[in-house]
Amino acid sequence: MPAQFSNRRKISAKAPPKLSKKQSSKKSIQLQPEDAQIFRGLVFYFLPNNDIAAPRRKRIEKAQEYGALWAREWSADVTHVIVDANLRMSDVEKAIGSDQLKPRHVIVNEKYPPDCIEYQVLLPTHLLKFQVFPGPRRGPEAEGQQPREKSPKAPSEHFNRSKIFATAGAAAKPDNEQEEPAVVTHEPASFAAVEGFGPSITTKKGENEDDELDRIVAEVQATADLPLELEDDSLEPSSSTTASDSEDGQLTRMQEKKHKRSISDVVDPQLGFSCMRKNEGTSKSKNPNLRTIEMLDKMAHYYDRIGDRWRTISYRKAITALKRQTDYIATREQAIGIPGIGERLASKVEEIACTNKLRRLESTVTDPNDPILLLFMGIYQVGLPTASRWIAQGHQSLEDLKSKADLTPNQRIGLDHYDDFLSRIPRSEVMAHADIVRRACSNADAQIQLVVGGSCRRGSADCGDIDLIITKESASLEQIRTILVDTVIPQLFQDGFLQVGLATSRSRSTDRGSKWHGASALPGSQVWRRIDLLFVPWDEFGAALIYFTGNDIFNRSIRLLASRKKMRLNQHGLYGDIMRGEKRERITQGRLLEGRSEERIFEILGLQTQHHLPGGASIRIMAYMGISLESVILGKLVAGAIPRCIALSTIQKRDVVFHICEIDLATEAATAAKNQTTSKWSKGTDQPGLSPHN
DNA sequence: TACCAGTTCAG
DNA sequence: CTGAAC
DNA sequence: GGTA
Ligand SMILES: O=c1ccn([C@H]2C[C@H](O)[C@@H](COP(=O)(O)OP(=O)(O)OP(=O)(O)O)O2)c(=O)[nH]1
Ligand SMILES: [Mg+2]
Repeated sequence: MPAQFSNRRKISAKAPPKLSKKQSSKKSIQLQPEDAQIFRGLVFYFLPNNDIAAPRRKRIEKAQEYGALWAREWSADVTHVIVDANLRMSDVEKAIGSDQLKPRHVIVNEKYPPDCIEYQVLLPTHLLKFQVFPGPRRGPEAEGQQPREKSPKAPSEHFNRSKIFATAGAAAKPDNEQEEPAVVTHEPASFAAVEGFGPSITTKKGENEDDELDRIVAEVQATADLPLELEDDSLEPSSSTTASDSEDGQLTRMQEKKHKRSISDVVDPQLGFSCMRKNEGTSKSKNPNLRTIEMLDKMAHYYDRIGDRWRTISYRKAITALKRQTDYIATREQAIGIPGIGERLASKVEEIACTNKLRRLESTVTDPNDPILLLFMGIYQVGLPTASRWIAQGHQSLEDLKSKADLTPNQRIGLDHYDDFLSRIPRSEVMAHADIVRRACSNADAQIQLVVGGSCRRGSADCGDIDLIITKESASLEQIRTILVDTVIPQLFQDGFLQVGLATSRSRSTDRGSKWHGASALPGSQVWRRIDLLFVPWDEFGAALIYFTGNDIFNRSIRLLASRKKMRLNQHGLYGDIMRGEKRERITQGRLLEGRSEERIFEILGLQTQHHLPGGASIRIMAYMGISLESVILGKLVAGAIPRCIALSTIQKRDVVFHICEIDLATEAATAAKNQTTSKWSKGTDQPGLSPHN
């Protein structure tokens, strides 16, 4: 029955002759101009291959208009299989036959044709958005097949309970290669620090929880591939070259930092701190698995490039795990024993060890455009899809983009300030920007409080942008936003400080909006800096601090922890009674448990925030802030005035260095009560001492 | 086979 | 809704 | 991709 009205499409003469049979036309298709026929020469086989359903019929007609031939029956001429969204690879195999599917066949979902038409170009077929997923219904053959690089969602992974935690002694040893003996460079203490406190310290809560978060964080961290140390904060001028090398454009996604100073984390053995992450191959240390790591890293990069998020994460995690190995991993068995490395990766590890190459990597098209892709993705507001599209359209340089590509207003700004936005901002400059904004806020409303967030708050010596949290006691979001949007921001523009607004919530009709992103420049400077303002109602201050202090890895970790406890954590607060149904859907929105107090949120999540050290000292670890968990709020241990919002100090004990990042939360506030920091924190019940800090 | 954070803003 | 960003 |  479909037959009747199925054929509509007339094939133009120029099309490959073979396939023509199928079409007779009934309601001929209006072909687009020749040069618009991006599908010319291609033969599409739809699945289901009929035009009964109106939407599909529409897609088929459209594809034909753009030059595609519709194969009404499976034939050797088919080049593309266009699969309905609700079908999976198993259905494809069933319908066509695994033996008929060849590697040359491109199997994509229904979004492919319309997208290509929209962009007037044949898009890369491997993009994740076009992939046909292996269905939930996978038969025994499941794995085997893999027509193209289909990678769908996939199964998942879990924590790495690896040996992230090593004792101080252990940590100390491998770590020696850290040259610069004298300078104890900063080293991020890491998550483990927290765990370390456990043993010899009195903690308020059970340690299981912390341990759990540690594990989660460790996992996520690995996952994001941080070279293991996120930022090395430190104010020290040490010999390192600091930021100078930092920009190689790219980033934004997970990327490697070039210098990985290793980690040595440290802890005072006497105190029983164990520390974690041993370092791994630092720049100089020759890791026995270097070759393997390199290859896997290329694979990771490849998957990253095609947008396969989870697979990329898994590769990075495996790489991180491998870096921690002190022995050469040459066999599958050996590799599979490492958390984060499963059967498939283990096989790859073995293949690399034996043959010194990886076939899968070679089959992977090493796109010559890769450097360009990275270049484009370095533009603010340009991600993988956009960069790929531009390359597909033939653009090869930033100049091409400037003159020929169609850019959104923000992309053009990003392009015009390519270097500005990619360069790191010295901490002192971040503070200078913050001071200007703070002053403007004060002029508008003396009660407004401004806290520097982001990497600056975590103590980094240089930052990617300026993150500012703006709130006011007892104020609502509306009140705060009004002051900023109506008064402060206009004034800052007038002062010549703000240069442009990039995301200002102007699109959402009325007055919603909780953030303001733009660019600013110091007086006399030509360099534009990205500046992000977060408007926070007083009741959400604590949650906002956690969120905006980050880092991102830490946030994902703690949020994951919350969800495991049937809670939900976001920038507004911690919610309970969350019910989740099938795949991500939240059945209950939950009820607010806490939003104002940062410490209360940690507490509710079961994370200890205070630790008593022998000798009466007290230390407060905001779990996990800072360099991902490494930030610490110090009580008595560190005397002296704590700078505005953050203070860093490095305490050296014996042969280990304990890098401490003090985040002054309450302290800032409690300017007065500062002397009793310890007791202050211990209360646990108090409100966060937010401070006027000014 | 499900999960791998949760949200805001532009278009 | 997608893309990009935080 | 790994994990459960
Ligand atoms: O995917 C993300 C990205 C960021 N954030 C939070 C944590 C982060 O610390 C804060 C500010 O974001 P930004 O992108 O500025 O990161 P940063 O930590 O400040 O680092 P950088 O020095 O690159 O600015 O927003 C998230 O929760 N998720
Ligand atoms: Mg930042």
